Amino acid sequence: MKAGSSASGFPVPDHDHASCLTEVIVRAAVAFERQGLRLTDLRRNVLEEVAASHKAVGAYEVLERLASKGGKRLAPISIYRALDTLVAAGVVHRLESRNAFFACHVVHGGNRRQIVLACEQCGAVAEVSRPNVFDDIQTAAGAVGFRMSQVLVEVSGTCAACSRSERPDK
Amino acid sequence: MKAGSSASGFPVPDHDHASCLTEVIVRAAVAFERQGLRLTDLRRNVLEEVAASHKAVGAYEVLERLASKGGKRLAPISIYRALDTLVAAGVVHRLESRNAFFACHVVHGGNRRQIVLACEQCGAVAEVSRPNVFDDIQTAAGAVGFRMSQVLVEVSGTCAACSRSERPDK
DNA sequence: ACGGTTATGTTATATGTTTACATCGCATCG
DNA sequence: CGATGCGATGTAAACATATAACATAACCGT
Repeated sequence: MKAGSSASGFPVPDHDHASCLTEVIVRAAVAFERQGLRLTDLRRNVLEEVAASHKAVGAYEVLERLASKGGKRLAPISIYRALDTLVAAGVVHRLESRNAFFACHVVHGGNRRQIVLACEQCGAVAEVSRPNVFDDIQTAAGAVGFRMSQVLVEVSGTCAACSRSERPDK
Repeated sequence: MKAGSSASGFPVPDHDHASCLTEVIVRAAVAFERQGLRLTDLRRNVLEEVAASHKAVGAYEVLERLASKGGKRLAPISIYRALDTLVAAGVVHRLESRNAFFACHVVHGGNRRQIVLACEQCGAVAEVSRPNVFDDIQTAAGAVGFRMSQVLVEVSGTCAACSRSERPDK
């Protein structure tokens, strides 16, 4: 297993985020290329801010961080446009339950079928795969004649790391 | 089966909404009673607007509709407070993926474990039960040491009625 | 260099949500 | 009866999230 990866989807304690970030950018470059999109400076900057942590960040938070770095302050719409493109390219996802965005660290095929776990304590977000769940949802929808175009499975709770630090015993 | 009900969760074509609405109000009265809450005029008015259709409506839409009826325009916070209470009582749910609210037409126990289906065409929302899905999600979360507190399963797509009217053949 | 397409800038506004504090109605206690 | 307490609502303002409309600039193939 490479440094920075984790079977749980959450970063491991010693996790090498620099290489992790690099991987995200590379995957983005590939995805943009394949879809005939341009990975511009703005888009890369936004992606870097989103991927700076494994947490979900709001659009305005990205805005603030870029402003405090780049000096010039962008308009919200610029951030949203960049985010839209990143989401369309599949390298960033939106955490609907929090109106926030997080970088994708897994490779999915055409349609995304991942359970999203979001820690209420530390804000970390991870995606885990569980095809059955999506098959069952598909079946349940189909049973009432509903044609599914997009599914959202978001779980709020406490990640393993936060559970441990809450209760340092054991 | 009673008038107004449907196995699919979506209203049937001939669906008697008046009695459907009455049922919602009655369930609300019971739920409020049981929880020691007061079903005030404001709360009932808001509930009636939300339950006026089987669609998800935004807080401001409720505000507008009440304003065009009652004459006096309420402050947004009043709507939100009423909605909060209705959500807490379990008679209204929030559709996270659209920042909107919809009336509940099923009876759930303590914790809500329902798949929410939202039609992109007509805006109708339905809840369907599929306990396996939630058990599997729980398992998947547990497998990576994640303690789950809340799950969200929202499906976007096209409901049966809209599918039929799209393609009138067959 | 030209012309179409894509990306970004600029300004303004729509939509969604909350904070803080004042007031009111009502039940209960003394 | 008046005081007290509490839940509900009113009022004003701010904060947070998201998009519309239109102008300009960068890029790309020819």
